[in-house]
Amino acid sequence: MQDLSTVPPQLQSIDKAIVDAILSARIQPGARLSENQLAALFSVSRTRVREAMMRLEARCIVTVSPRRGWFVSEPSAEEARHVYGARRIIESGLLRTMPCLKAEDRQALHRHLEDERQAIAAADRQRLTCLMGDFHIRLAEIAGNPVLTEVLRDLTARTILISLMYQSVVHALQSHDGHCAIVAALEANDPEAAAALAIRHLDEVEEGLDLTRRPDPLADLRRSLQPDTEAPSASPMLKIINR
Amino acid sequence: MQDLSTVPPQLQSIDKAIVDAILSARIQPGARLSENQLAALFSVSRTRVREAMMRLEARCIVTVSPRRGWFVSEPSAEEARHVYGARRIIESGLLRTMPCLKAEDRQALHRHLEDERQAIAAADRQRLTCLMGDFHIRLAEIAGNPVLTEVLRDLTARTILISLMYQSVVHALQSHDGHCAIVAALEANDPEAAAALAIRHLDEVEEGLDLTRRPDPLADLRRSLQPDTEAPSASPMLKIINR
DNA sequence: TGGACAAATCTTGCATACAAGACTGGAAAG
DNA sequence: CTTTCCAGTCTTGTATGCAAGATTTGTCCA
Repeated sequence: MQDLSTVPPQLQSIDKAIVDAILSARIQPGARLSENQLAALFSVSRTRVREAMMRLEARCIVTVSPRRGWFVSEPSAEEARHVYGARRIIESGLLRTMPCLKAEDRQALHRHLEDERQAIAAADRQRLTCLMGDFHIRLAEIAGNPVLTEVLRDLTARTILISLMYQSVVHALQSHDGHCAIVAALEANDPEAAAALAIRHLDEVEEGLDLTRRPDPLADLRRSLQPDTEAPSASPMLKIINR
Repeated sequence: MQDLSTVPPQLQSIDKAIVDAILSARIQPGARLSENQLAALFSVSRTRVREAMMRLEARCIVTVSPRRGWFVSEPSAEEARHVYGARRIIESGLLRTMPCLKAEDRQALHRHLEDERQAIAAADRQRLTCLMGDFHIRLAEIAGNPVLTEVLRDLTARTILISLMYQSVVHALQSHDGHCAIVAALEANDPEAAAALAIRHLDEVEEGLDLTRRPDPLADLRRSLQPDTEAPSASPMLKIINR
């Protein structure tokens, strides 16, 4: 099991902890989610863990292999395409019908873009992953439709899993530029352009995937055995900022 | 508890049985879903019933009132607006990007429209409700994105609950005409028109709602005490076919 | 007659126990 | 040395038991 131990105390719901761990890429697709370990970690019985798993399963975030265990979903290449297709439709539709940006929304978006810049500068990979997904959720929130926001939240989680599976390097600057362009279009009060930019942005991200890549069943082991080039003090983010 | 006893034997999963009951309007919003009764009905323990409830709760189809019980969701007026808003975005987006209709798809759609006509003629209300929702799910299936299909399936279930709460009469013919128009536009290979028609269709349905209506807490009792004007041999469908 | 209180009964919340399939490791046989 | 098999151990699947809050109903008192 991966790094779930950094979650706040057991006040957090189990669902949220797991989704958060995915949204910030602290947990990999295919990671095992042992009922016993989660139960111990949250100081509850397996019953509640299972209930959380059932909810997450309904959201396509975890899957169960009968009598073998629960695992963080590993979206197939086909599923990946469908997720991006769904996001294109939903996000472009949201932006197209987006009302005029309120002052506070504009402020919040700018603050978010600034956060992205800082995370890129600080080479804080987890935070960056989190922010990159959160941007789209924020847009949905501003659009003011909680139903679609909820849908997008799940799709974002799945997107992150997809990225982790099929994307060798994160083109953070490219994504950041895309976000900036969308915000600019919104501020120019041109929702049609914003929608088009969102589609292009998602296209770019999808094109950055290598959907022919077979998932590596040894990935876990490989990671564990490698001397930690992932140390935070090193400069692994050079790759990430690479565009 | 309402009419869930007509479900096929316990081979059916509990989730599916409940969703089916909603999709065909055999069960009302706000209906109580007793764990014990469901457990007895499906000859399983409460554990499995609870797991099904957890999954359905994640899909916003049932809600739990702590230590009071599980109930079929009663979407608020605000939620209703958001659901229709979400459907407008998703369905119009789907139609706009819909590929050219294959022969078998065209055939299937025509068969569906014919089914609608028959259900209207036979005044089969349950079947009609089912078909009306199913039309949109079929479109999504033809569009070929299972992710969005799944989302729409849940939204359709919620739409039916909304209709049952806020719609006094079902304008079946109007809806049927809308469906026909959408199919015609698709056959004319005009996805843009199909998308526009879908938006208008959903607008019409939403406008047919009375979102100011307060839910009647005595509805159940009222229904039970009234001498059955709802008898199948009577002609209640005259109201339904009313446009 | 009306209202307040309390016991009885219902509901879910949660933990636990046990069953059964899947995996692992080692021993035995070829 | 390789392969096969089997026991041990781990996993989830499911049922059950008990606790605690919510509701109902009956009773008593004013």
